[in-house]
Amino acid sequence: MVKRTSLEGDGCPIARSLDAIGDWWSLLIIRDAFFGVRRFSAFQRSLGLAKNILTVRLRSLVDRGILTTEPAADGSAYRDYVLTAKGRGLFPILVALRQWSEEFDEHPEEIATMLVDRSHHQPVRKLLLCANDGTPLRPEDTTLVPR
Amino acid sequence: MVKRTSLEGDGCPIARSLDAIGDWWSLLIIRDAFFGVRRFSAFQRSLGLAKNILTVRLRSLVDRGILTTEPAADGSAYRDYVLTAKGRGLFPILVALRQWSEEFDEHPEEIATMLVDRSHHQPVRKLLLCANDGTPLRPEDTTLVPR
DNA sequence: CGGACTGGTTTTATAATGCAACCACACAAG
DNA sequence: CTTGTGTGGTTGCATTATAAAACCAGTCCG
Repeated sequence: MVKRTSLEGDGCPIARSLDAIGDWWSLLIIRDAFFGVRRFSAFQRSLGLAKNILTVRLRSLVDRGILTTEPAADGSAYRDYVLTAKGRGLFPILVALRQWSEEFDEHPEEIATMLVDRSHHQPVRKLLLCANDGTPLRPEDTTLVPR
Repeated sequence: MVKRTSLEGDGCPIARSLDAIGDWWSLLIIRDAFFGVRRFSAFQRSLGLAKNILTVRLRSLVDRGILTTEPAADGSAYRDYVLTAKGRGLFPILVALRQWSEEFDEHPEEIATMLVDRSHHQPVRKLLLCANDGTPLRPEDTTLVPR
């Protein structure tokens, strides 16, 4: 079998996440879903990916419980793709990707948008890793232990 | 040209991040690098990926300034791959992926490890998105604005 | 009813990935 | 110095994933 190796059985939770959303398009679909995109054709227009690929990706995300389909909000006979609770749980990952780009991108002037809090229109804070007692942690201050 | 579409020119910082690290292996390589893996053969053993793929991925990560090579720590004539500051900046993304899996995975009992703070051996806190004034924010409490 | 839109499927072409074989250099033992 | 093993790749080939375009049935809009 010479197939893209699946990470499903791996004990590492990072690998398990990537197995679900680690492909080229899934996180962009989810990003658009957070932005309010719900319809097949809207995803396709926004992302510019081939329709067959979008079909496969949406099906995979639905199968994994990240998206779900529901009757279209506009009353038509079509269906909408909307985020489940599990899908909405991906928000910190999107924020972390955004903040990394904002901090380290070679061409930050090309970044077009900023994430702000809706009520004050102020930029959000950087995600901060903290210990149980609230003190900030650097990567070196952490370690992995068996569960 | 029928080639995997690049996200490089996109104005969305999420797309820009994914362009750098959004492939099947890069984040796993980086995860191992945080865990202390430094040598080509060690990455290959740990990840079980083909050597030609590893060659390409490491080169890409070095080109993008996420890894760098330096003389081997053990004094041999070989070279080590180590994270740059930009690479270490990816830690929140790894943590977010880990926490998503911990919270939503279908089979949490298969998750083998826990991230703890080194001094107290207590699990780290969940990454929390906050407004500028420190109040926690849900996804719906945020919005995107032009820069 | 006619035409456009929606949400796909199918077909075909190219690129990415995986595997195995190969290879030059480093290094250690004898 | 010679033989054997480990390192860090490269090359060739097979298979899979992705992309573009054509096609199609059902839906909605006037």
